[in-house]
Amino acid sequence: MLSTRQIQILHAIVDNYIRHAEPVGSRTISKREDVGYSSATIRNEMADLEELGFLEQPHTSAGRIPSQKGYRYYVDHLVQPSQLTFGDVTNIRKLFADKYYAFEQITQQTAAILSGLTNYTSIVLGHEVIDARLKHIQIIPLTTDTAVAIIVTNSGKVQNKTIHVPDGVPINEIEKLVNFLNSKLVGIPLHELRMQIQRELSTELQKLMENFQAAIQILENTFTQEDIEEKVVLKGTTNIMMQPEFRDVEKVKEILDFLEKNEQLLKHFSPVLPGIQVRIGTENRENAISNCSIISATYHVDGQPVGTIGILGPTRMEYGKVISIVDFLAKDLSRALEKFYSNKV
Amino acid sequence: MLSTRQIQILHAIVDNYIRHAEPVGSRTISKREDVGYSSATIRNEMADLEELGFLEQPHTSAGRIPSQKGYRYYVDHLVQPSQLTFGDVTNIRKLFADKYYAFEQITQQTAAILSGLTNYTSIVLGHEVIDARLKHIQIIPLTTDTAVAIIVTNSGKVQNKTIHVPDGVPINEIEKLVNFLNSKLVGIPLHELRMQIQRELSTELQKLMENFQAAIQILENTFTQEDIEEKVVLKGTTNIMMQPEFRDVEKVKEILDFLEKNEQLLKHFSPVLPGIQVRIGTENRENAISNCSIISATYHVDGQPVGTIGILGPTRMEYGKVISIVDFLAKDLSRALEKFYSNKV
DNA sequence: TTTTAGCACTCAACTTAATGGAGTGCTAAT
DNA sequence: ATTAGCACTCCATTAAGTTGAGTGCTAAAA
Repeated sequence: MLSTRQIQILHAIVDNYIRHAEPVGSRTISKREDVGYSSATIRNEMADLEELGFLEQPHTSAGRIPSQKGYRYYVDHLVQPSQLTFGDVTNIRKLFADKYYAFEQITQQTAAILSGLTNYTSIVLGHEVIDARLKHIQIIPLTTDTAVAIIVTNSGKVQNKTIHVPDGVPINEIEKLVNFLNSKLVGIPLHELRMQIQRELSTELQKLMENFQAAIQILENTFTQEDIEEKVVLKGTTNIMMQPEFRDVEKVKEILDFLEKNEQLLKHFSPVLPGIQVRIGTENRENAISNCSIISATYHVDGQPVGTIGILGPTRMEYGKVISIVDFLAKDLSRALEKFYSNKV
Repeated sequence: MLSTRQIQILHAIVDNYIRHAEPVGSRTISKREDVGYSSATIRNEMADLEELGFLEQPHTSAGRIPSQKGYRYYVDHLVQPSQLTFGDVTNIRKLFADKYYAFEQITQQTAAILSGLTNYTSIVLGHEVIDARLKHIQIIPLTTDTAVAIIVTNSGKVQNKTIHVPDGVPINEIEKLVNFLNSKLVGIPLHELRMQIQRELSTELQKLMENFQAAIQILENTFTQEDIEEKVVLKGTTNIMMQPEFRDVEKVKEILDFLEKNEQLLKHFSPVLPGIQVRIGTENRENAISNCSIISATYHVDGQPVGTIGILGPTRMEYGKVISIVDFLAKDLSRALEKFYSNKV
């Protein structure tokens, strides 16, 4: 479709704009060593590229900037992942060397180093629960009508919730319930817990317990979906303000507000696709970040995707650098978790 | 010290500046119904007030704005807490009506309504552990060398940590340890746990267990102070951007960066003083928020302060309104928690 | 002695005009 | 097919002028 020369020029323009954040003129391109054409020739090609939708002009007498389509072409065909520096690699390796972190510390640290290396906003979504299985369940009475339910998974995650105990359920009934649950439910994937309880256990439970209805209600309250939902870790949210195109408080506020209600973020990452994902501008289907790009990758344990790490930055992002960092970090994080969860020393 | 008229004028200037965010001129004051003096008289008084340090002048031909000292005088002597609207009160009451929230939900909700009502940034510091006592402790082995330690307090808070089990400690030793701990430590205030273990239990433990040294190490790891530290909830962090004096991205970034590393916040609230605290500008001893004020109050359970709620906004803050909201909310939150934790229905 | 009218002065903010320069599109020559 | 050349456009910057809100000071009035 595009001629070799057009590709070369598009490449040069995008690179230059990413670097300097200013519209690129024909003379700038012409002066580059690797381009042997006069500015007039470049101008003609630029006009064509604009007509094809790869470039835009802020105003008539300005240079060109890449359009969203231009960035997309750049990401799909032109960008080459940059080599991480030796320093970066050792920093990351050092981070994952210690195997005694709690899981939450790992996500925090990962987010921190991710935003530190890129100077953009980092996003780390914790464990998807796809493969987490029940290790232990415990219900601890607090008062006559409240209790804490605690669920421990095989990956060491602990979730807890304060629940209401209906009137007239004595403590020994609760103990019975817990013992029963532990004997029957250990090893079940978390997301099947609720169904399992409803489908298979209710008849058995009914035999076992006197006030069956109340017990079921406790369980229902305990395993509502929202509690199984994962945490979002953000670091470097203010980094976007260092970008010249975000000198405007209004634009920044929109983005930060979007990040603050982070349930929204989850849905943007919900289709867990393999490999590096790059979503540019309006591809994010979210007005607040229509001038931003998101680069993300999933991390794995046992070949199963268990979470996502990603970067939010301006569409004028250093794609090459960020892609390699996200890729590298996702893989190293997977390796670290693999070790973290393995039974071996 | 100040004459009645000076006080009246200072009051008028601060009120006006808080409302309109613009330097206040002598004519503006003179035109107010409740002031019967000409602009020239006001001017003379304003010059005196400036000399005394209560007012400042951005430049020679501008009106006056309150200095930090001016705000301090205003807060100490002039401001009158404004009445909450009926709507605000019902909103708050509705929020606390439901008694089955988990504690973390309550803090989240409180922060949300606090920033919603004020349009500033809200800060809610969770439970201080002063009066939290151990209700239950549990150590659940995950693999051969890791386990999850779970601590439940009498207030229903659950803390957990993945810990490393030293080589050669068999499972039944751990079970022994847990049983022993539960029998000995329940009812101890959390912040004394560590000391208690070191001081009184070690001899008994030694008798009980074979590899005593390893067990102690597990406990040491489990009860490090940082894990007992409290969570910080922030809402409406971007609200500061709606203030005209914070149109500048640089200033905003400084503040948000300060908020992002929220360990710092804790230390600003550490002296738990009774009543409403107002810290203006540099009184916060923190460069990043030297143009901000913090209004805070502690909330209580059983007369014990257990946490803090507060508001961060510009020094040009609606003190009257915010003080009443913070005060009201702290008291209502205390009441709600009292109910939440009480044994009665 | 206190208050105020009056006036000269200051200074930021806004308006307008002029200038420079980076960049374009088009055409004609190579 | 390429490029030199030129007229044109439009933003950015600077300079100068204008406005107006507000001050400080002084002298007159209360």
